[in-house]
Amino acid sequence: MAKNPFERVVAVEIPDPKAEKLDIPKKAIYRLSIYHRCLQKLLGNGVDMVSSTTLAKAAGVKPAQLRKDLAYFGQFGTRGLGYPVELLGNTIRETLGREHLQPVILVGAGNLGSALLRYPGFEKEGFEVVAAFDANPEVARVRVTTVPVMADGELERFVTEHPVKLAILCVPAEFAQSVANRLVAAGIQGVLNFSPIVLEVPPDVTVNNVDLALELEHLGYFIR
Amino acid sequence: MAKNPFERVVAVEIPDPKAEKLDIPKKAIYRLSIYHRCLQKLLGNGVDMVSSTTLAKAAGVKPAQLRKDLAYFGQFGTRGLGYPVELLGNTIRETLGREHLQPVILVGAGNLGSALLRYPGFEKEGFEVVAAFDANPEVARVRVTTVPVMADGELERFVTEHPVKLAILCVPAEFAQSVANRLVAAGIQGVLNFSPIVLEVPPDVTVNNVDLALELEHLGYFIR
DNA sequence: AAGTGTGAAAAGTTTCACAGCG
DNA sequence: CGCTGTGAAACTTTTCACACTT
Repeated sequence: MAKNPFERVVAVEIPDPKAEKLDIPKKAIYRLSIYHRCLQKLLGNGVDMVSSTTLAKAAGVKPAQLRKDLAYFGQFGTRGLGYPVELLGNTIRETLGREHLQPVILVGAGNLGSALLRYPGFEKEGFEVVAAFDANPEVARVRVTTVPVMADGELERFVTEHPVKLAILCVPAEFAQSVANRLVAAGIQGVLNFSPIVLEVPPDVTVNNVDLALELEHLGYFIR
Repeated sequence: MAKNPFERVVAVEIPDPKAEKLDIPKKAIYRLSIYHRCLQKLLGNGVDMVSSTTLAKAAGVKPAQLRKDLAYFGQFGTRGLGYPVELLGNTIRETLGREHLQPVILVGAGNLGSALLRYPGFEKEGFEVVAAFDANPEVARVRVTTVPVMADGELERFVTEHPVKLAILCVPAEFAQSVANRLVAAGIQGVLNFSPIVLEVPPDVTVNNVDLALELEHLGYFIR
């Protein structure tokens, strides 16, 4: 396994920048995104007040959990009435740092990467893939037309010159760690990693893994 | 049937007499797949004994957790020596129900679906996508050549006539629930769902959600 | 009457620390 | 001695139940 240049940094107890947020369960943050989605739908249907019971059912959680989750961030409901759909939606959007369109880059415009570039769900949730990078930009450009595809080597310059903090990483597993190192060095703060390996990054960088084969394997355990 | 979409495993909760599996933490089962992958790699390198410390580092967990995870299934190690790489790998493979190639179908061979059909990771982990289904099979066939693409309507017949228990669901959100209902009715027991909605299924069917936009949103919370 | 906000209990998961085996 | 296996402690997250507000 690749040797990690940042490994020893963790030893000292440094003031963690994400510390103020840390008493909120991580899973609650995931659920916040779901609540937001449900609220948008309700808003589209002209609903302007919703109870924890109704919203929880739409989100697939229990009412008490919904209330507790919202309580981590403040008090938004009116007793006897419920939550104001629009206001609550806005508050969640703000909490998730999604008031504005968030730029993202994608590295590795191969099979999966180019499909993700065409995936409409990212834009729908407020993200904009502003550039893609590939070792073979000419080849990749054939399948990707929506986003500029640049040579892998331009990655550092682009990240330094643009205000982008998030990257989607879809390169083959053997290159994932070294590309991740470069992304981090260039200033990327969050990586959505599709490679089936454990990425080593400094503690101030967040990695979120989507391991497709793993998810399928996991199902295998539960079927008879 | 209120269920939490973030429990990646929407698992069986009925009092099942022959369910010895149920006191194993769900997260441990995920980790089992990771351990398996690491063991395969070690095996390829000719290693035949590995300590919990070494394997845990490779898998990105703490040694004590690895030992506890393995202990849920039995005793595989030798004190003073470690774990036998090949034997442990085989045992995990069996536990995950992956001794044999597992057939899978994919429904919705659009943008994301067709990329997944070309994704090599599934086969590498012992799954075989045996057929794909789409509302527009002719259109889909243009981009999919590796797997037979059939008309959506043939789904039921195929599932009934073949021993397939797992399905990958990549249809647009508005059709996801109805397709899921048909899959369940036809006898599918596990669904890997890529639609950003909460699927309702009977308790003996397992759903595993991969919500791409959600994963990106989650990162958004942690960056400054 | 309806429905939130929340302390306290329960459930679930991880980590510790060390006894015990090869 | 080195390293597993594990009970108990620590920690995290969910669920309950009800006081309290509109």
